[in-house]
Amino acid sequence: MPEQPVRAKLVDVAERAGVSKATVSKVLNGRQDLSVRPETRRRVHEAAEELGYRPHSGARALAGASTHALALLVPALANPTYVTIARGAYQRARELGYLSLLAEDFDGQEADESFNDLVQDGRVDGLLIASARPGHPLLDALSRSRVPHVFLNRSVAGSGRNVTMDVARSSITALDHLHDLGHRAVGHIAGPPGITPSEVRKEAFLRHARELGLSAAPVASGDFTEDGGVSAALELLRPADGGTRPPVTALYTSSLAQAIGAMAAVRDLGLRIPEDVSVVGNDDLPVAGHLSPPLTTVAMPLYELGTAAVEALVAAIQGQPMGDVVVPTEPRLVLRGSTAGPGETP
Amino acid sequence: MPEQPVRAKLVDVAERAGVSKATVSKVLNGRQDLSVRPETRRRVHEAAEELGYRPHSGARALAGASTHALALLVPALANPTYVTIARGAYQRARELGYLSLLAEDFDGQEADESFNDLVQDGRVDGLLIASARPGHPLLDALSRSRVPHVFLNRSVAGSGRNVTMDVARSSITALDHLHDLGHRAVGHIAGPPGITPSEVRKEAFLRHARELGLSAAPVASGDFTEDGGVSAALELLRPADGGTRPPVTALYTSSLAQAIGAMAAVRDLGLRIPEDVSVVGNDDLPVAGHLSPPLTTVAMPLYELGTAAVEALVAAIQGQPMGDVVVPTEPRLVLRGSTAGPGETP
DNA sequence: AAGTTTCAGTCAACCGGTTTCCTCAGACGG
DNA sequence: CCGTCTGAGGAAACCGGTTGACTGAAACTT
Repeated sequence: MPEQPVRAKLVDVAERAGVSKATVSKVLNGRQDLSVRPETRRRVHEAAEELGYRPHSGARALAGASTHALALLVPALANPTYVTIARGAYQRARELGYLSLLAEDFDGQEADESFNDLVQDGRVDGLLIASARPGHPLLDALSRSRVPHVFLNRSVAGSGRNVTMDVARSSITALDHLHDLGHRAVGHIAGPPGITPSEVRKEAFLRHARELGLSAAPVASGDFTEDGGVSAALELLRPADGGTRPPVTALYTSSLAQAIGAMAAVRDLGLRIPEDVSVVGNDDLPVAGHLSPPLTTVAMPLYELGTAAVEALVAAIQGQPMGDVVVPTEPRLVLRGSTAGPGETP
Repeated sequence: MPEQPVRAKLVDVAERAGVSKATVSKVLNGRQDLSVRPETRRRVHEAAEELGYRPHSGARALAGASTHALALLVPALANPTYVTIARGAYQRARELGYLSLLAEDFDGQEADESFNDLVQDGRVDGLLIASARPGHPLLDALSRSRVPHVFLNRSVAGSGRNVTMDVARSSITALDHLHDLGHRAVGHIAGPPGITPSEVRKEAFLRHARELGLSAAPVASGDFTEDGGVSAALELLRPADGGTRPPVTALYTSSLAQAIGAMAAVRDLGLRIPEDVSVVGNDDLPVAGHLSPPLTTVAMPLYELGTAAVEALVAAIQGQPMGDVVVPTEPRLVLRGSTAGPGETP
């Protein structure tokens, strides 16, 4: 006898607990504008539990309350960085009673679509946006509507809704490591211009290179991809006129994918890692440990970035004033085989 | 004067078109059980267009109609394979008027949570499940509820709802390639037992190895991860008692990550790729081209898998009978530097 | 003892669509 | 000329919650 598992409705719970719909709703939502006896409260929770009651999200949304859902917009799912962020966001959202949805925003092309599908159709209460570039079409749509949102990883100047990590510190950590090993000429592979973490890393790199008195600190930009790493690395490693050895002994990249590309480029030039060129990447993900040689990285607190962003967004949804947030966890150096002193065997 | 962009409602459209809510609803949903003059139909569409009308998803869902949303459950977002599938699913869903959401299902742990959040709360009309293992808790929940769903990439025997690729063919393609190069002893790194594509690839590998008359065709299993590839590779490459050379001259792996791990293991043993050991992986994703050496792969039609699964699911939601589906696109060999004849320099 | 608070919850109107059953006008048939 | 049928569209119930206004009883004041 396959029981038809009819969804329990609010009225069913009410009936079972011997109270009215209104009471059940208020009790379950923990509203404090209602006074109930502890005994009644208990009965309600019990009834809901026994019936396996779950409110219908559509009905809730319709009744003017919230959908209890958020959406995280990322520029590229294939980038595992965002996967880690998404996990953090999902978990924290759950703990706060929200569902975090994930949407890929193919560089603006689909931003409007996603925005419409999610926000306009009333499926989510707020957005976590990791894909905002200056001039991104989404920014318009956002300012036009009044949807709560935060920017993460990218920051939008003056928005007062940026959730970021201490990206500058990651450059300092990486550079200190290379300097300690004896490197005096280090190249930086930056991300595309206009993207906050990319710019900040570059500035911090240049500033700290001056502070350390490096003899050379050239920078080349490339996409946050393997290919971007390849071309930037080739640019940085090209010997000066008449020279035969590359002008730097180490490379520090803004993303993990760039580091992978850079390593490939180094090898293509017939150079060895780390004997001829050391490489340090950003973002510590499993693949870093399986490269050849294993890649030294700066581990960024990606998971925490996700959780912090959700906390900020939920606070905003609940009407609290927003401000920029910086994740307190510091970047941490993960030492592997891709770095050694110049000319040294590891 | 910042205009408050009040969401246009059904009744607004009705008013503007000079008809009733009911008519608008029927016209916009393209119901054929209603007869309207072309002229009226035009006016309705025009009014909706001008007001930028978008139905409130919650209200629709509540009124008994569909939510026009699907969810894709994947076991590991970090695996870029699923990203490609997800893109295919998203695009096709959009074309069919649906929104495809993405949820990670950490190997069953969160399956119930996701299921509840998405299905029980009435947020989606159906599920695309790429994470079903035998005994997966989700399978229970599915059979208890009556939610339309399809399985993709994994198949559940006898469900009649499996959407798959020609996985057996991928083994044949890879093996033919290695055989053509002159390899007579090839090892296969399979995925975990119990997972369909893993089993099918293994069976096809063994069968075709017999057909080709290979002298050795050992198999080792490992997770679909880099680590899984490492340990399986070490197992396959261990020289026989008293021997000094590995017993195989080529490795064929069930996933891309395994191939990356296998390559690392080969190098750790002091062997060269492809001179000493050739490696072929499955699933052609950008990273494959940036490994050292670039990895020869069998490109599986992942995007098409996503689109086909959505088509099947939407058909099911609309009440059409379901059946297993195999994506017609054949696996395709992508030749790169990780394969050569045994002992040959590429 | 009568009036005023406070407590503990209830009533009923909404939210924005969908759907079923009607109605009304004109065409058609006899 | 009257009844019926058909095409075109409308009225209202309903989906399952939420919410602010309201009520009845008990407790507290003066």
